[in-house]
Amino acid sequence: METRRIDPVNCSVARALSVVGERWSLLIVRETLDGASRFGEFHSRLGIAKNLLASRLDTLVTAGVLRRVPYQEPGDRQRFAYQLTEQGHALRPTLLALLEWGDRYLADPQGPSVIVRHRPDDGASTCDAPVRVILECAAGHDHLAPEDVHRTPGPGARFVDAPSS
Amino acid sequence: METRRIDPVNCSVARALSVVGERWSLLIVRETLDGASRFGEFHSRLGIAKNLLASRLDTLVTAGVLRRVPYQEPGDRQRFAYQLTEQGHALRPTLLALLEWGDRYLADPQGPSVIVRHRPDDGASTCDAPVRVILECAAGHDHLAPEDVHRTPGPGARFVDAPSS
DNA sequence: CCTTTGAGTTTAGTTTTTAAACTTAGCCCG
DNA sequence: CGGGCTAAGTTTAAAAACTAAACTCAAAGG
Repeated sequence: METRRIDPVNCSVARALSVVGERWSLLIVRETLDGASRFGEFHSRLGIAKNLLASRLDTLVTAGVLRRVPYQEPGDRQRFAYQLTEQGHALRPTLLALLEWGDRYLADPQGPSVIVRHRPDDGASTCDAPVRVILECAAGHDHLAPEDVHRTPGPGARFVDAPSS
Repeated sequence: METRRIDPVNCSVARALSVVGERWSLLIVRETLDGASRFGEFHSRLGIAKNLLASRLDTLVTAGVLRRVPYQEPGDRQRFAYQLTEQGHALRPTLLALLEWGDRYLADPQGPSVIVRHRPDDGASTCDAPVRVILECAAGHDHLAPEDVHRTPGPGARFVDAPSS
């Protein structure tokens, strides 16, 4: 007898990782959040090889995470900067989840090196409280424990046969 | 004149990625959430090369994400299975954030292949509502937009000098 | 004893990543 | 005009990571 499982290849996690699952992609995105936008900034901050950086930036632009925008410093020729798109900003929860995990389990003895705070870009709010990622269900339950969420097949699920073992 | 930035190398995101930032690590963790625990299950589900799988499992066990537990099928010798530790379960928000991102921007036309639902392990609850990752600050504001959170130096921050540009 | 089986290990070939040297395009200065 | 300067790449060669296939190993069963 056989049972059927969700095909592990047809999965948004796998597709997401095919874009941002390489060693440097998420670090490039993180640096844009700290103000980096130019080729040389990414290169010097991260220490990534230049050809690989060029290739990764291309990948991220093609995937829609970054946007390549021309800029011109006075007295210099036109160059290109790389900015987060809305799709790129949407990676922030992923980065914050990784940050929290790293802070909790791979902590620097001095404490976290970065604290993410609630601070609207308009500057109007004074709330500076630290921000966390939490799990919330559509019925309104929040702060769910990781063990209380389960993966179920969705409309796009493919199945593969597997020995019931 | 120079300005100072948070050292991008001394960062929990970078440390987290050094454990789970390789191509297969998060996929291995994901498979454990779908019930995989044995070497051959990871191998056949993911198609990862066996030597690399052995090496990744070692890395994840050493890092504390997986636990190696002996088991014995009747009429077979003792073997080892790999189970998530509490630290491994704590990666679930990261995986869910990636899943949501992939669903939103790299969607299968048929819809998501996986839906994560609120279902306590004790089976007592009937809540099956879909679960999402949201950002919440310590002051109680939730559903924060990605643009309204800012990275600030924490107690463990190191700084590097950078040209003010 | 001989075969089977799951869980690896070894080995050889391919791909990815690194590091360093090189190229390119425009501005500036003489 | 010509030569130097700079940021942003590209090229190249060597190192590291990954793949696939063959091999090993330890008990179990015939």
